Amino acid sequence: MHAATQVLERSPRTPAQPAPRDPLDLLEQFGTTITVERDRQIHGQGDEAESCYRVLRGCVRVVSLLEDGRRQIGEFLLPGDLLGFDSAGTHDFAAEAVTEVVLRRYPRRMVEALAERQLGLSGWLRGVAAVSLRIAHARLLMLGRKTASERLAGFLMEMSKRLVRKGEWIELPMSRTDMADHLGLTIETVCRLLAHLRREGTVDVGRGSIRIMDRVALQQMASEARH
Amino acid sequence: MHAATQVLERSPRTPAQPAPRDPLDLLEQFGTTITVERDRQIHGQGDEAESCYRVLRGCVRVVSLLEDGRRQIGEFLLPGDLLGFDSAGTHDFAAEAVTEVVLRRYPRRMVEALAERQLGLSGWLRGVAAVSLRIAHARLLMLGRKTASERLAGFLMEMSKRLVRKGEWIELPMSRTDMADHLGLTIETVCRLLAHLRREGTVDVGRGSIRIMDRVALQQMASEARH
DNA sequence: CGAACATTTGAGATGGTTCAAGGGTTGTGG
DNA sequence: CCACAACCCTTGAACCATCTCAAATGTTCG
Repeated sequence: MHAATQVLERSPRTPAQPAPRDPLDLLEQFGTTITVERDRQIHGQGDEAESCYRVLRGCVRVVSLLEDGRRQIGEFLLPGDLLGFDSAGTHDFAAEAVTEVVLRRYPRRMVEALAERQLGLSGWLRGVAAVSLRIAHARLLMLGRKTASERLAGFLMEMSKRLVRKGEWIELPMSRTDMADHLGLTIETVCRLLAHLRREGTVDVGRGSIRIMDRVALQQMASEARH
Repeated sequence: MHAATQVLERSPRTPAQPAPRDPLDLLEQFGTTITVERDRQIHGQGDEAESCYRVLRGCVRVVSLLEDGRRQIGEFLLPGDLLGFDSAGTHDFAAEAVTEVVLRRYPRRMVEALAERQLGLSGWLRGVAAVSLRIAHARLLMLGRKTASERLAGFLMEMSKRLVRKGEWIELPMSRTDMADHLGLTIETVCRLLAHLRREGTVDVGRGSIRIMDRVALQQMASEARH
């Protein structure tokens, strides 16, 4: 039994499943492309699930809210990521555009209808859900048991893998507040930790972007056995 | 857009899905019944997913581990709950028996094979995964944004719904350590909060079981808008 | 009975929050 | 093009919810 590795593979590649993207191609003819402005809602918490989406450009945040305004961002979705394919009848969280976002939208009715006929699609959808679940469990471990610096370091490592880089600089699309609400911290803590990382020479922090200077140190910080 | 409700429905009832239990009956002929002793492992983290299970009796914990021993219990499974139906090729967490457990085991190979033929089963499996995902998101909100007393109160409310009650007493099958590792707290904090609830007259705490004296107060504590 | 282990309680330490203030950046209207 | 407002980000200082360390009590079981 080895310990939890932070390998958050997004592409649903289950041994039993057929070629990953084929099923989406099936749906493609029913898709429409839409653009959502920055900070606009894509769907609300509790909304009837009428559409599924694939992110083409930009960044989406998946948000749960408490009555008093406390907020948890379960996921950031980036180009290639899927939204709503794994939900039941209603969305149990909201989805909002972090940046201006371009989405491919598929009617849920159509997804369901096709899934009931096409052998491959239903299995592929299961794979999608399984991947989401795996990621969610990694987040549970982070929120339940990791320290603030482990969370931030892990987040930066993850983003450096998922985001397209412009040279060495990684453009983080989300605000400090978003990062904090994703990591279960306050904005001040995120700022201070970033400042600390910069002083240590581990990362370089610029306007809305960072550059990882010492990947080894950052990786170590992300999974340190009690600092 | 209403705020997150803590409705953690377990039974996978998606509008589009057929009768809930039919698909499992299909599998029933391939199932075997096994017993796992208290604290024995059902499967390890990273293990090849060879079987799926349904809990018949007892309580199972789903565990993620960090190298240094920090532990997160993602879920407690009770009779009727399913395990492993929503995983990909490998389990990304371990499953262990909290009490002596009786399980119905289904070979994964068979589940996959049937899912590729039977229309209903695959959709049902998607529903199972969707429910797990909904629950996981509620947990993310809890771990990321709720206070210790909100977590404990919410946990007790949940258990009072899920566990079969003997009169007014609810028999909690798990240890304080397990509760702590589920709620992202320390065992001492859990103890102190329970003691506090007892002093307040909100719950009665007995040997391995509790009795909710003031359900309204507990519910309020579970979802309080800043104490 | 005694050992091992789980739970409870206390006292002190601290990681992260809260409150507060200052600096930067962006957009807008004059 | 400047001035101003709004907003984000950063930093400081004090606070406190929860953790850590420690010890007492209770429970289980050979």
